[in-house]
Amino acid sequence: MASISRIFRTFFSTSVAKSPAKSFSDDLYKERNLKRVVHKFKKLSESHLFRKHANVYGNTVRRLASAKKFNWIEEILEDQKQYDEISKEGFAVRLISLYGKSGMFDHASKVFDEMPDRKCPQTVKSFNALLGACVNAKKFDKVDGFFKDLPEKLSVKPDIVSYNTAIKAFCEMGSLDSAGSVFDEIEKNGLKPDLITFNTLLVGFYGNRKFVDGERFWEKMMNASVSPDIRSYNARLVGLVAEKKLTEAVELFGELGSKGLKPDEFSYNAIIQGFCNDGDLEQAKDWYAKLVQSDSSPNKATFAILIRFACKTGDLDWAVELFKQTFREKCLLDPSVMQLVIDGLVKESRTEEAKKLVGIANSNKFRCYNLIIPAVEDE
DNA sequence: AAAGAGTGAC
Repeated sequence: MASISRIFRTFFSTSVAKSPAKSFSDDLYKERNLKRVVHKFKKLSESHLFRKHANVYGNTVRRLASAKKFNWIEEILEDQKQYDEISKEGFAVRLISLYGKSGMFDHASKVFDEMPDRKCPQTVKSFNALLGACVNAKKFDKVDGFFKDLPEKLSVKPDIVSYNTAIKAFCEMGSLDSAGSVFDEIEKNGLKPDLITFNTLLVGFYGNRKFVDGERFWEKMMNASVSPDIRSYNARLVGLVAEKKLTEAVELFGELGSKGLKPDEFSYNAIIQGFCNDGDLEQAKDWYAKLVQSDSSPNKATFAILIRFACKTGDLDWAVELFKQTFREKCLLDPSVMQLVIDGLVKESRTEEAKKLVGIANSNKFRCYNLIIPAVEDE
């Protein structure tokens, strides 16, 4: 009797205690019905062990957000406010951040505003979480005001994360000069720009046809002894390609290895984009083949660029190949890009092939493409 | 337990 209960206890405690995160999440992730996910999440939240698993929160909220079930996100996150942890800054930060990523800025802002009522300290972490929520929820114009008013009001000193977030907001707004001014404020306030500071600025400038400014910040990065990583180089590749300096871009790509960096799919995409801009089908195909053989895999941007280009140049056989490949790679594209292939086939009277592709696209369970066979026009 | 940098359009 005693031994049986001991065996039972041992079995039970090891199976549960070994990986509580996994057992919690298994149950939740296997559930297909989102309404029941919400119910289970709230039930699980009663356990303080569950409430420690930030990643389960993130995954569940992301799932609900992609299904546009914002009322259910509200339901599970507001439900969290009944627990003691809401008085800990880390927990409030988590809610602010989750609301921000879901695009629910007002909810994020409310959690922040309620913190003092809950005797919850507001440090630079929650200040940054609020700024981050502005960026993620695309309320870029609010960042400037918060940055000017809140530090004094809360007596917090912005740190490098605060500055980086403000820079990101200005870049997203297209206010690149303001982003540059924020950069100048960093050193004036006794802080040092870091890799993220520079990468944010490089993407902002190089990516928005401001090549000269991009180069200016590249120099500043060197002078600050911040070593560029693959993201920095990718931003520069994009800049070179936009400047139609494709030869230089290819050259730079070739130098990556000697700098101890490995090109990733973003590096390849930059070069592929360059050759597509040039209308060079052979090179575009060649670089796609190189990407496939590399340690990286084509992503949705690769396919979007190449399918458009293949349809435009009339290489429908390749377009069909790429179309099929998106499913093997589980890449979900904008339906309008997929439709280009169908339209192209129909125009060439390859209707049977078009129907087959529509069948493939509309029967996959990851995304409803709703592609259609267009009526044939007489011209 | 806790904040920050990744894409696409002639």
